[in-house]
Amino acid sequence: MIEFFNTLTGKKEVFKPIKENNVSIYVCGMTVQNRPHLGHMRAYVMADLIRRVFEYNGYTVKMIQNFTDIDDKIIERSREFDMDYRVFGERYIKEYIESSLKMNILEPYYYPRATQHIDEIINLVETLIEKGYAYVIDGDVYYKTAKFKDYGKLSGKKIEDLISGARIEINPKKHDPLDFALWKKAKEGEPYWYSPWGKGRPGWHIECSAMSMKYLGETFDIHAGGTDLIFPHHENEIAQSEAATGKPFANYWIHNEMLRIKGEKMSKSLSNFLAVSDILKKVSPNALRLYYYRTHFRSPLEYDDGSLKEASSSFERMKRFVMENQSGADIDGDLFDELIKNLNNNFNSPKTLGIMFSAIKDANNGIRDKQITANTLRKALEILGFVLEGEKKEEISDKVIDTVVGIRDKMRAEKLFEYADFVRDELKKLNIEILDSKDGTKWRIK
RNA sequence: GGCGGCAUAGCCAAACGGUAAGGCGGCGGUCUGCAAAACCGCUAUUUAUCGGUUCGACUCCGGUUGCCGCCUCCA
Repeated sequence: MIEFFNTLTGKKEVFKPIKENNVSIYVCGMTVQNRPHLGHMRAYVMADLIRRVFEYNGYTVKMIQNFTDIDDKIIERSREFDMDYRVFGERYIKEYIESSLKMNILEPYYYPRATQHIDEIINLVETLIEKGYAYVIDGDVYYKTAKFKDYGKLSGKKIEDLISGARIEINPKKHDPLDFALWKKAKEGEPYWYSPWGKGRPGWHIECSAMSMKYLGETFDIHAGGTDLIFPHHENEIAQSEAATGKPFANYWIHNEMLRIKGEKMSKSLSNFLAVSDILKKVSPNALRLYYYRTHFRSPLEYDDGSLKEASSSFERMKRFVMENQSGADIDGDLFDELIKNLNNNFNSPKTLGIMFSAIKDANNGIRDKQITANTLRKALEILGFVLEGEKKEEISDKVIDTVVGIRDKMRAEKLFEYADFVRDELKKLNIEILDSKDGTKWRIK
C-alpha cells in the first residue's frame, strides 16, 4: 500500500491505480530558458524517488517528462545571445540530461518536447474552440476561464478572489483578465507554425495537456511538479484538458516545495540560482541526493554551502559502514520492511534515513548483526537510487600504493618517523589517506 | 489586498492523540609513535507565543507574532 499527499484533495490518500499494477506519471519538466539549477533537480530527484518506490512495490511505471522548448522568454533570451531558439534550448536540454544521468535518475519512458507536438496542440485548441471553451481574436486564441465550472479546484482559488487581485495584467484583447492564451500570434521575426488561426506558437500551458494526454491517455494517475506550478500552470492544464475531454485529467497531484537560498526561492528569474552541473563538480551525486532526501519534499529546503558538506560526510559514513561490513545476501527482513513502510508512507525519505543511521549505531553496539545490517542497508540504498561502487581504482595503481605503504611500514618499524611522516604527507597531496591502526596500515582515496 | 503553507536543540530534521528518531557540528573517551579515520558516551524536563478540547497534545481548535509560496515567467 502506497499513500501520499494529493494536492487535489488536500489530503493524504491511499493510491489506487487506473490499471492494476501500473502507474502513469507525468512530470512537469523544464522550460529551457536557462541552466538547470539545484531547485529543478530537487523536483526531479523527488520524481525519481517516487518512481523507484512504485517500481519496488511491483508497479510498472510509465513516466513522461517534458521539455517546454518554446515560450516568450526562450525567444527573448535566444535573441540576446543571437542564437536560433532551437540551438539555444538544446544546450540546456543537454545540460539537464547529463546532470540527470550523473545523479542516477532513471530515464523517463520519453522526453517529449513542445515543438514536436504542434499538431496535437492545434487539435486540442480546435476542440476547445468547437466546444465553446476558447475564442479567437486577431490570430490569438484564449481559453474562456469563466466557462469551466471547476476552475480553481486544484489551487483552492476562487474566481472572484482572482479578479479582485491587483496583479493581473490587463490585456485588452481578452474577454476576461483570467483568460489565458492557448495560441499566440507570431510577431515579426518570431518563430512560428502554421495554424487555422494564422502563423503563431502555442501558449504556455497547452503543451503539457497535449503531451500528457498523447502518451498517458486522457486520464492518468499522477501529475508531479513544483508548488510554484500549481497556479496558474496546473490549474490551467486541468481546465483545458477536462473541458476538451469531459473526463478527469490526473487523479493525483504531487507537488514538491521550493528550494530557497537566503530566504528566497531559487529561481531563474531571481538569478540567484546555482547550476546543478557546477555543484556536481564539488560534491558527489550521492551526497546531493542525500542532501535532498534529508528534508521531506513537501517542506521548503533552505540552501547553504555547509549543508552539502554535511550531507557528504553523512553519506560517506553510511557508505563506509556498508562497504566494510557487507557480505553474503542475508538481510534483516524486519528492518527492511520498516524502511519500505516509511517510503510507502508519503515517500518519507528523512525518516527512512533516520532509521538507517539508527541501525548502524545498533550494529556497532552489537545489538544488531553488522553483516546483515550492512546487506539490508545496501539493498535500501539501491532502491533509493544511490550508487555504491567504490571509486574506480586501477589495479596497478592500487598495487603501487600498497607498495609505498609497505615501505612506510618498514620505516615505522625502524622508528624512522620523520621519513614515514614525509611519505604520508606526500601521499596526502595525491588525496591518498593513510590510516594506521593496530591491525595494520590501511589507505584510501579521499 | 486574496488564497495556501511553515515555526522542534548550535545548525539540518523526524514525529500524523500515547509521553521528543536521526544527521552534521561540539565536548569527553578508545585506538595511534604523533595525527587522521573509525568506534563509544554526552549534547531539547521540552516543540515560536497565549488560551482551549482531552485521562493524555509537537500532533486537534482559536488568538498573537515571525517567515515563506502562489495570485506575473518559474521545479
